[in-house]
Amino acid sequence: MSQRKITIKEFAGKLGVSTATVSRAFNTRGRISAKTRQYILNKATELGYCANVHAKNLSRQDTSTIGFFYPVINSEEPDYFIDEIMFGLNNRLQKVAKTLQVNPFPEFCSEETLNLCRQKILSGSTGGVIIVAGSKGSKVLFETAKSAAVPYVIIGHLLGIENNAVQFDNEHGASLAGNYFRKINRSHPAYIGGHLDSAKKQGFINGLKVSEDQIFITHCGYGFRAGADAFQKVIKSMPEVDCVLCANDPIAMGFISAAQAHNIKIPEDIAVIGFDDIRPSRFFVPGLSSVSLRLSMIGMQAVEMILKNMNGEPCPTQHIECDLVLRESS
Amino acid sequence: MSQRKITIKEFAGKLGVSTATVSRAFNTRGRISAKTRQYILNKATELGYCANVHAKNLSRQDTSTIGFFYPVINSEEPDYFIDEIMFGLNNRLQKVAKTLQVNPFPEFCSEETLNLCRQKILSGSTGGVIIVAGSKGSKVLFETAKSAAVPYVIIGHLLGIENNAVQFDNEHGASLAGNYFRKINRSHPAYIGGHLDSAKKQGFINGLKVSEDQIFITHCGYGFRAGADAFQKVIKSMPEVDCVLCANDPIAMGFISAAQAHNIKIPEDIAVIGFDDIRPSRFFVPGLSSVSLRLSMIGMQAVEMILKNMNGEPCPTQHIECDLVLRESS
DNA sequence: TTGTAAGCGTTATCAT
DNA sequence: ATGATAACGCTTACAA
Repeated sequence: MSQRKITIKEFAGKLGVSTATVSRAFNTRGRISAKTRQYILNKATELGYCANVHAKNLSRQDTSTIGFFYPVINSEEPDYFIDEIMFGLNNRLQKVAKTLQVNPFPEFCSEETLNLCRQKILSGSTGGVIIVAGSKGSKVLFETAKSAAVPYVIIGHLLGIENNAVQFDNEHGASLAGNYFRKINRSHPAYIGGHLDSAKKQGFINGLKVSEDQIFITHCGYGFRAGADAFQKVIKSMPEVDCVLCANDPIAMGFISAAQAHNIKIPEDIAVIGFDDIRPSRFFVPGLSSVSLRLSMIGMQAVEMILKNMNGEPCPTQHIECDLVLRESS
Repeated sequence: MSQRKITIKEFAGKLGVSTATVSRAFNTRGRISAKTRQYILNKATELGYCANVHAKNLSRQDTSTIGFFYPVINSEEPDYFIDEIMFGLNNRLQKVAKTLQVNPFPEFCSEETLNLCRQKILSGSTGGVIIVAGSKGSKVLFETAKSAAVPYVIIGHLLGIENNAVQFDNEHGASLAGNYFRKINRSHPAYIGGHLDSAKKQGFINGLKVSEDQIFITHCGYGFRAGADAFQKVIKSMPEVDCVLCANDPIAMGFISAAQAHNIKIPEDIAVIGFDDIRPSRFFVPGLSSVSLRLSMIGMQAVEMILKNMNGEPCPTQHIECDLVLRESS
């Protein structure tokens, strides 16, 4: 492994001071004269001394890394939902000099994989964890964090959680979309879900003010390809379809892509609305209408909460407003 | 902070064995009877014992986390180039039970921010680092890693690096695009760069077989918006433009989006080619032609190399082939 | 203000 | 196969 670095003992020895003094120079805590501190700091950069982080963490019983756990729902391509959240996470984290440890786990993962994640939570490698809801694993990790008293924040909905979450109202967002379709007199709706996420479907139905059997529903997984495939299904089962809500933006893009290849006009023939409003949506052609979740803000909120939580302050659940961003696709 | 967990000492005490035995049960290394190991493992899950990672790392002088350092070149939105690489990184890393620590740093960042990154490298928090080239900071971090003998791998080109890198030939990729435009008889080319990346520009010129003054060149930063803005510039300065190469895909998408809003037909009026071939490109409408870099494969390669490197094996630089993926936009 | 020394929770080297 | 015990490199009472 890497060449052994200079330790505090060796470093202190060279300077003719004690290790305690060196430590004080680097930590605001202890008292130390400005002069010696400056001297030590200078020498440190000169000799390349840098405290070993493991020793430090062990001694302090603390760490400045935050764990980020999320289910991987599409093994083909990056998850833009997650990436947008992570973008917010990193932005905020940098300002407080904390660093992110990322821990993806397959949506349907083995007990073993999950255990690895649990270890990471239990082993003290992180001072707090941020967990994205949406799979069985998320629940398990939430429970480990909770029972081990590791500070945690959940992004999304999880059964039996009341505090420490930042949530968004998918049902409401979807109802906005249904509402809109109803107002522009579209009457042959389809819903393309990723998995069984009843909230979006239900919201859509509510907004549409139709009964469930008047709407074509299919669940096809997430991602561009899923959206393209879903188009085939929809057009076959319900050729008269004139509006569709997709469970996320990549699905919508894939759908539109396939539809246009079939000479179907968007939005004239079919109006489509996506979900999440990831960045590319506004530059898609046609501009993709989408239920905006302000994902990077969610990430920043999550950091805000975990910091509080690590600080022992109470963390009531935050509810993020979501709204419908209308662009050309609808 | 989190409620103190059970330590090896306490745990061993309860079982009536020594700490050494407990340690052996969890580590393949030492000899131990299958029976006691099983007993200890069972009791561990029962009592919730889990080794403290800091103590472990300190004792072992080792860690299983890999640092990932990259410059943030667009503060508005996630960087899909990076995300795609990270996707590959995570995929490969999971199979070897290593975890990723992500460390974004602003492209033009303060000495202070950079120092924080250097600390992370020097403090032993990572067993190896993967650094994305592309900014001054990258160079600095590369040098710290090298001089501290921390295993490293560079993604991209860095002055004075010979080994330990996974590189892609931007110049060649761009020349492919130029080549193609020449073959389809486009004669009013524009190049939209992010920053001054002379390789792509030069390659484009070479492929086009024109001199630099016959091509409109603008550098506008990365991202969708930059691409849309660049369109305005290009169309104003060179209304006869009929083909353009963009330094990355989001720029190209933004460009196309703006162009179509101006009733310009893609590819009839202007053929456009992007760079990187991120996932969304193939579902963009029109399908975006792009110089493919196989980013997630690059990520996987980088992991492969860092593992070797950490293992003391030599790591000759890998060159990733790039090729032109033609879709509807050109 | 500075030094001494006792932890922090493991692993690993000796013995046994 | 198992048990003592000395590291690992730092922080932090406590003493000086």
